[in-house]
Parts: sequence; structure tokens; C-alpha cells
Amino acid sequence: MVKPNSEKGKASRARLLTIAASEFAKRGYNAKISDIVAAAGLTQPAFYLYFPSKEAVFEELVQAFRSNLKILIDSSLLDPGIEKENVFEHIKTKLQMFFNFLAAEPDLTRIGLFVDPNRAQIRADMVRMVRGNLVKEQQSGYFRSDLDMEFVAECLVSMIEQLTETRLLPGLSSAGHLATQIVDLLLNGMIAE
Amino acid sequence: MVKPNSEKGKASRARLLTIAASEFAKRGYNAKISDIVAAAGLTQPAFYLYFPSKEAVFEELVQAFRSNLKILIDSSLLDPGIEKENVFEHIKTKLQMFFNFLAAEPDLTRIGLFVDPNRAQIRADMVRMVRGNLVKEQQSGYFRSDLDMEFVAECLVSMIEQLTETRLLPGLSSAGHLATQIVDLLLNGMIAE
Amino acid sequence: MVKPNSEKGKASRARLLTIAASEFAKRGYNAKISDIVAAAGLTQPAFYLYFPSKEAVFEELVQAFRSNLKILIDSSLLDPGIEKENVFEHIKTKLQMFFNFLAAEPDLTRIGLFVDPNRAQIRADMVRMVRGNLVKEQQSGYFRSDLDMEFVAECLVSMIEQLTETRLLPGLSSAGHLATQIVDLLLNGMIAE
Amino acid sequence: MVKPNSEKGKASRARLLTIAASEFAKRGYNAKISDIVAAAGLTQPAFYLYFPSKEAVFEELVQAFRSNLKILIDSSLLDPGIEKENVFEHIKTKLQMFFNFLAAEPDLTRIGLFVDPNRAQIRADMVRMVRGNLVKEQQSGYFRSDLDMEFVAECLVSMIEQLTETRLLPGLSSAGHLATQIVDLLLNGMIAE
DNA sequence: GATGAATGAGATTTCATTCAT
DNA sequence: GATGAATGAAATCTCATTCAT
Repeated sequence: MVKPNSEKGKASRARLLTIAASEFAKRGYNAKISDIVAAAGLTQPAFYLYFPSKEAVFEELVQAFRSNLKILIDSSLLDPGIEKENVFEHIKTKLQMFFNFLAAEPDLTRIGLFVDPNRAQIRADMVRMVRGNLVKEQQSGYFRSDLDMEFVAECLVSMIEQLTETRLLPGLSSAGHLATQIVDLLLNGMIAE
Repeated sequence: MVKPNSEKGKASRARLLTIAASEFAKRGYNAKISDIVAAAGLTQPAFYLYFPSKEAVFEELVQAFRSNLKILIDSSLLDPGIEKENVFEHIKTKLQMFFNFLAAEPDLTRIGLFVDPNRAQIRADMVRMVRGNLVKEQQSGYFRSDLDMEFVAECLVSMIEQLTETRLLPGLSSAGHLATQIVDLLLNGMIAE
Repeated sequence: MVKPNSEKGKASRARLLTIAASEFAKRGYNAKISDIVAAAGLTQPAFYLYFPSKEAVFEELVQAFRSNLKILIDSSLLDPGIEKENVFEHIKTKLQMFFNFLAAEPDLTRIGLFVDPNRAQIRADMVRMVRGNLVKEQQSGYFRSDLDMEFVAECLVSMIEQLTETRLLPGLSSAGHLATQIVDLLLNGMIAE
Repeated sequence: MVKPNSEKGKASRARLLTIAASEFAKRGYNAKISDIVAAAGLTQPAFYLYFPSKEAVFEELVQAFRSNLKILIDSSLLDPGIEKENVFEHIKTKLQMFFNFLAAEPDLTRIGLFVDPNRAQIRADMVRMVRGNLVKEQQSGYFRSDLDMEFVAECLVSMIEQLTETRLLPGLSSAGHLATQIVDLLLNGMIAE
């Protein structure tokens, strides 16, 4: 295995990585190296020029998603204090960022959220992040104090994941629209006044 | 492949089916026939006495989940009119039934919800059912008329699925507790009064 | 992998083992599974019915040689006290047994002595055994007391190994003849009287 | 493949040859070209600038050992008549030269004696040389006339090979010490006087 | 003189499935 | 009803070697 040293090599590696992402996203870990290299216009050994094993590419893709996610989470923590008058807008914006992040690299998202055997870990990270934000806002008095924010965070994350799969990635709804709908539902509830 | 005629044959087939469910639930579609028959105390050809192929058992398990689900859905539609005074209790009860259904056969549930490649179809069915109920209640004036019940149903189903995976099946929360929490969150919303 | 349960299975396993021995003896560890199964009239997966891996058959063959050797060594230790009058005959007999042992299973011998990467260990065992015998006889006064029996044992073993390869296994000399020649040379030396 | 014309080219070729010897000595013919070129600070195609194939380097190394050996043998044949009074010293000296030769290029020695598939040929050459010397000395009346010198030569060569592997190359014994021990053992025999 | 990229050919191993009994 | 033995087809990975520069 070798780090590519030329433009051509970099291109081949990148092509393999992109195609691998797409194949893993489509078929799960059972995606075949032979399909990947064929789609990249290469032969099987070429794959092993750039990656030590099938597991290694997969792991590289998962890590890519994870580290992107970490960047998003970290930036979200740097977030300024909440503007009292509009929690609604505030949360909506965050949600929208989240959806945009998930829509930016659909294959990586699918791999990280749905095909990685350790996806529970990733979800746990997301739940922790969301919960942190919610608790702060709860302490500021915006949210009912009797809500179990762990539970709420888990619900919210599950909605995000699912809507990402069924609406965002297929292009049925925009990040903004989904964010608005979620916030409206969760903040205001369903009861008619 | 044959239909089992004797008691012994029926027992072997049933054993294979149960164990197959457990293995598919644990390892996904990659579960191995060799493991299944070994756990059933049989040999590989015995498997093919009762099932034409690996795909066929898998499909049979998925169909089992689906038809159970259909029965639940149908019974839910037969449901009497809503008691005006307590929508809350009413919905909570339905949710609890749903969770109880999902907890009754954990392996089938895992297969139907998480490992079946066509799980999107199953989810769509669930969404449709939930949506039907919600719309009726919305028309009766219990819920805000501006809510997109398709969207709400999808959120609700995603919450159910996720909580089933992370809390119900692992035994961390009871069906009743989860139902209560969900109804409280979705009906009342998060905003502090 | 499976223990064979029928005569046919036992025969197949035995055939594979014999042919594997022959192939490893001829080509070293690079012998190919495909050649072995072909010579056994089987297909590749059949091999894995009886052995978990290529390494495992090889190890089984090495262990077979080793345990045969251990039996020989142990029986040689049970040896009664030396008949004073004929050390010569005594040692010759032992050497002959040794050669007969090595000639009995030529392929195993070749594998144990020449192709096993850990053959140094086997030789060390043989040297230890031989040395033990020689030291006893030295202490009984049959051999010069100034000889380093570790050294002598190593020479003797090397002669045995080499003559096994060049004369015994090719059928150029008999065990008895080789034993006689060695004893004559080593005991009496080369100097003309 | 080209003959190197520049100093740099010669140096590269020599480096490859030395490292190849070391790798073949360590790992047998399974040594990898990729390891060799890496250790030489070169790339795989560079190897093929200087050698037509893996087999070719290996053969070149074997031939190097063989021709060195031939020089030794030829010089040994040019040897002056034996000094009557000290056959012992005479033979010891020759043996010591032989060991020194074998110790001079340990990697070549290991390749020639232990890894070359045709090592039997090399051994036959050595046996022939040794036998020639021994017969002359036998004819001069120094050795018992009833000894089969072909046999003795083979024993002697096997001892030399083995002691080279286990004592000389690991640095456990010096050439002089080994020569002395061998001559003492073979000339005087083991029998206590 | 040397390189980066790529390949042909093949080796081991796995697994669902079938044959013969 | 069930078994022991066996297979077809394929997947991952390795390595000596070549192409193009």
C-alpha cells in the first residue's frame, strides 16, 4: 500500500474512495471490491495500492463522516448565547445546519448513519450533543422543566435520521422546511388550542 | 423441499424458523445457514427439506412480521369512536399496544424494522396507519388543523422505531412508559407555559 | 470443518493427508491446496471439510512426525543397561531403529527434518536424546572421557539426517548398512593402526 | 534489463544483490522483491533494470557461492604433498579453511547450502572434493584402508554443513575450534583406550 | 537511472446449495 | 426425516512483473 505521489494517483485513489462510498451506501458492507475497481476503471490489485484492505476503506469513510460530524458539533458548541425573543428561530437554524450537513455528503451520511455496524455510537454522540443544547435552553426557562431531555434528544435525533433518509436525501423536502416543521411540532405540540 | 407431515418434521421446521429469526436479527442477512442448522441440531441438507433457499426463510420471517403488523393495523381501524374527554389516554393506549406488539417478537421486529432491505415499505405501511388515525382525530378537532399529518406520522413512527431499538428491546423502558413520554411530548410540546 | 463420520469421509481425509504430505515433502510449504485436492480427486471446498486451513494440515503432519519421534525417543530411554561386551552392537541397533523410523514415513520425515520452519527444534530434540544416551555410555567408561558429547551428538544427528536424505530415502543404502558404517567410523576413527 | 554504466548504477545493482542475499538467506526463495527494493531505497521497476527476474538474482547468488566454492576446491587441489608427521594438523588446516570460507559470506553460504533447491548438487561437489583429498591420504597409508571414503566424505560434509548452521554462523564456535573437534573425533574415534 | 501507476495470474478461503443414501 | 460428502461460484488479497514517463 502506498500514498499516491502524483496527480494521476491521487485521482485514482479519490475515484476509488468516492465509488466505494457510493457502493457501501447502496449495498452495505457487502459491496464488492471487484465492483468498485471496475467502476473506477481499474483492476483489483490497484485497489490494494491505495488501501490496505476492504475494511480499511470502509473505516476511512466512517471516520470521514465522524470527523465531519465532530467539526459540526464543536462549532455548534461555540454557539453564542440564545436570543431571548426567538428560541424558535434559533433552534430552527441549528436544525437546518444539521440537515444541511447530512445532505452535503449523502453517501457518507448513509454509511455513518445506516450501514456502519457501530452506528449506535455515532447516534449516541449526536444524542449527547443535542441533549447538551436542549438542557441549556431548558435551564434558561424556555422549555418545560419536567421534560426528560435525554428522551427528547433521542426522539429528535431519530426524527432527524428518519427524515434524512425518507425526505432529505431523496430530495422530497429541503433542510429549511424540515427544520421548520420539526420545531413547530416539538415546541408547540399537537393539541388544538 | 417438502411440507412436513409428521410432528417431528413440524418441530424441526419450527425450530429452524425460530433460530433463523434469532440469527438474522443478530447478524443481518449475512447470518449463515450453517450456523442456523447447527443451533437447531440439524445438518445443512435438512434445511432444504423445509425451505427452498436462504432467501425464502428470510422472506417468510419478513412476511410473518408484516402479517402480524397488518392484523394489528386492522384491529386498530376497527377501533370505536374516540372518547372526547381523553384523547391523551386514548392515544397512549394505542401507542402502548404498538410497543407491546413490537416487543412481543423481538427478533421478528428487528428483522422487519432494521434488517429487511425493503424495510422502507414496512415503514410506509406503519406511517399510513398512524396517519389514518391521526387524521381522524385531527378532523374531530383534537389536533391543530395546520399540522401536516403525513409529516407527524413519519416523526411518530421514527420515534417508535428508534425507541424500540434503543429502549424497548434492550428492556430499558416499558411500553407504557414510552407511550406516556411520547404522548406528553407530542401533544403538549416543549414550550414552558 | 468436520470430523469425517463415514468410511468414505475417512478415506477422503486420509487421502488428502497423504497427498498433502507428499506435496509438502516435494515442494515445501508452497505446495498448493489446489494440487492436493486435484490429486485427491476432489474440489477445493472439500479440503476445508476436513482441515480448517492449509497451515493446519501442515501442522498436523509436523505433529505426526514429532509424536512418532517422541514415542521412539521414549522407548529408547526405557532401554535396559548396556551389555558390557558389545557397545558396538548396542549402538548399532539403536541407530538402525532410528533409520528404520526415518525410512518408515519418508514424507513425514522430509517434512519434519527439512521443510518445517521449526525444524531446528526437532533437531535439538534429537540431539538431546542422542546426547543422553552417549553420556551414559561415556560415564560407563566406553567412550573417551575428554569428548564433548554435545558436539558428538550434533555430529551424529547431522550424519543421520544427511544420510537419510541422500542414501536411506532414495533407497541407496539400508538402515543396517548405514548404522554399521557410522558406528565403525565414529567408534574406531579413521587412523590406520 | 541493462548493464549499469555509471557508478551510481553499479552501486544500486550491488546494493540490490547484497540485500537480496540477506533476504533470501533469511526467508528462503519466498523473499519478496518488494522487500528487497524497499530495503535498497529503490522502487520495483528499478529491480528490473538490473535483473531480468527474481529467479535470475537468486541464480546469480547461487552461482556466486558455487564459483567461490570452486576456487576454494581448486586451490585445495593445488595443495602440496602431505607432511607425513602431522596429518592431523594438515587436515585440521584444510577444514579450518573450509569453515572460514563458509563464514566469510554467511548469506551466500546459507543460500548455497540451505535454500537453493539444487543444494544437493552443491553438496555433491563438496563431497567429491573432500573425497578426493581423503582418498589421497588413504592411499598414503594414513587412514584405514577398509574405509569407504565416499561414505566418510559424505559424513564429513554433513557435519560441516550442520555445524556451520548451528555453531559457526551464529558465532557460537570458531572455525579453528570446530576443525579441531572434528579432526579429533573422526581420526581418533570415540572408543576409550 | 529511476519512478508512479497499474496489471495478470493465481492462492486461500467461504458459503449456499445438491447428490446419494 | 435426515445425513455425510461434496461442489459451484465467488470474494479478498498477494506478488512478480510491465507501461509510460
